[in-house]
Amino acid sequence: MSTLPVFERARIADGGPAPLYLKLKRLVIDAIAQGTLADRDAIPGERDLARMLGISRVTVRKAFADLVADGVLVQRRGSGTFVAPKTGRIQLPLSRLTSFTEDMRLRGIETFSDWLDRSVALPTPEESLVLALSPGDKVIRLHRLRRADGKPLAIERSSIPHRFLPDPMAVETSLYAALTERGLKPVRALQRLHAVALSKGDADLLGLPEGSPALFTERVAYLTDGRVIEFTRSHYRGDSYDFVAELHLAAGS
Amino acid sequence: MSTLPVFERARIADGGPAPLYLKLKRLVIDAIAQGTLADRDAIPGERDLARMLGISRVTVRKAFADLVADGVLVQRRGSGTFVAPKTGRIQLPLSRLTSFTEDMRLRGIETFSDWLDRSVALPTPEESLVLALSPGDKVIRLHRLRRADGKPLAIERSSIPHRFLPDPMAVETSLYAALTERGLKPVRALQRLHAVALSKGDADLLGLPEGSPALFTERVAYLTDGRVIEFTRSHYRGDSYDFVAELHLAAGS
DNA sequence: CAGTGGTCTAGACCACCGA
DNA sequence: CGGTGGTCTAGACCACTGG
Repeated sequence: MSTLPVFERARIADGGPAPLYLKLKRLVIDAIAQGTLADRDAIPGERDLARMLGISRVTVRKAFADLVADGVLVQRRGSGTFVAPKTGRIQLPLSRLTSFTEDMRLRGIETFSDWLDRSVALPTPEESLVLALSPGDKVIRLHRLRRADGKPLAIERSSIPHRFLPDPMAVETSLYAALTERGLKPVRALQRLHAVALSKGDADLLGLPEGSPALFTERVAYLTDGRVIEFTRSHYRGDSYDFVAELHLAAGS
Repeated sequence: MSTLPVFERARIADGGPAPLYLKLKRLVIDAIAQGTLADRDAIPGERDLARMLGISRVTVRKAFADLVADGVLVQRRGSGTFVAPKTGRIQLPLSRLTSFTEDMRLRGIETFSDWLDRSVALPTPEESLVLALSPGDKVIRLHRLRRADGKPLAIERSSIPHRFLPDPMAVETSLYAALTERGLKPVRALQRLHAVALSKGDADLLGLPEGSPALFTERVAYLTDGRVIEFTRSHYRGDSYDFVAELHLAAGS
């Protein structure tokens, strides 16, 4: 077994207080991102790694279990642990769902936004709950009508805790760009989606008859520390928008 | 702490050779399916449970970790472990490739199928294209009405190359089970979904008015060697289904 | 405050794989 | 055969939640 500077004791001992298995996960992900570890590369055995890093094997296994669940590593009993081969497309962390902007840009379609609301407001009970607001906290509302080729495609209603983004007018086109400038990058999100019939008001905005089918999505985005940064509800025209997802076989069960 | 016959030592000691944490998972899932455990019910503490079952706390935690990942349980630090509340809609994971039947069972929902079509047929041009069929190849059609609690939930139309599954009658309840028996396990799939208004025929099958909103999905599943094994189009009732996705943002961008 | 889940340790035995 | 991952144990300390 070689020294493998990637997995030196120091790389995990310092760096502030954080669970060891999370530090190890980050170590592996960064090494892959930087090319130090390539596709199908072998990772040292769990016992070796534990010894090298000065932690217990159980902790190594916990980190590896997460990384396998995320599709970053693959494990073969009796053989070893390896960097998962890429399936053709970029998929650094994993399971990505294409977003409005990305998807449209991919198709070479230029998109525009009309602001329906861009204000500071008192939160609704739902916003308070989802954004984990304290009493008295305010929210920023960013409601937009998304258009492409002059045709309305979607209504997007985002709420952000006021303390994260004091001025709603700071958001010009991309909410995520505005957040990133402030060092508030969402790293994880949960999205729920289902089909609904459009209300009269939303149907008018999208230029459709009342009751037309639409894809309704609710997304909650989180920062690295687990705080909720964004709550967005969107209505996509059923006839104009496709969501695409890549599914992987569940590893554990 | 009460005795809770659900979690008696005997329930996990016998029952053949299998990992203890898998036995415990099954125990919890079955209890929810049978109504012994209901929504939001508290599960005994990890230490209590370990003592009651005569296993270690780490093993209990491993089982619980899986169940939390599957959305069956929720855990709150300092508070306890609880049966995940049902959200009114059935939640389907968008990033994991799962069997409908198994996924519903995991949530304690018993499902039934009415066959609409189960035959060998000549492929449509679309089927030929998607399944990469050679001229003369036939397909198996498996069209089903999915029901739960007597209520129609979804229409599912699967096409499988005839050479993979000679006899359509071999599929009793789970298509994936039938495929797996033949060593044909899908490992990856691409799924497209959008909102549609139901046609008269489909609306009738689902017991809804014509034009009701539904989630339409098209899924193409692949074997490890990249061959297409399955092409499935489904219509899910808009009022009964949530698709849930966990999104990760690329580290670089 | 007592009880909870979250993390971590240092062992152990097993089934499997490849040389 | 030795090395691998897969499972399991019996402890321990921490941060958090609730009454």
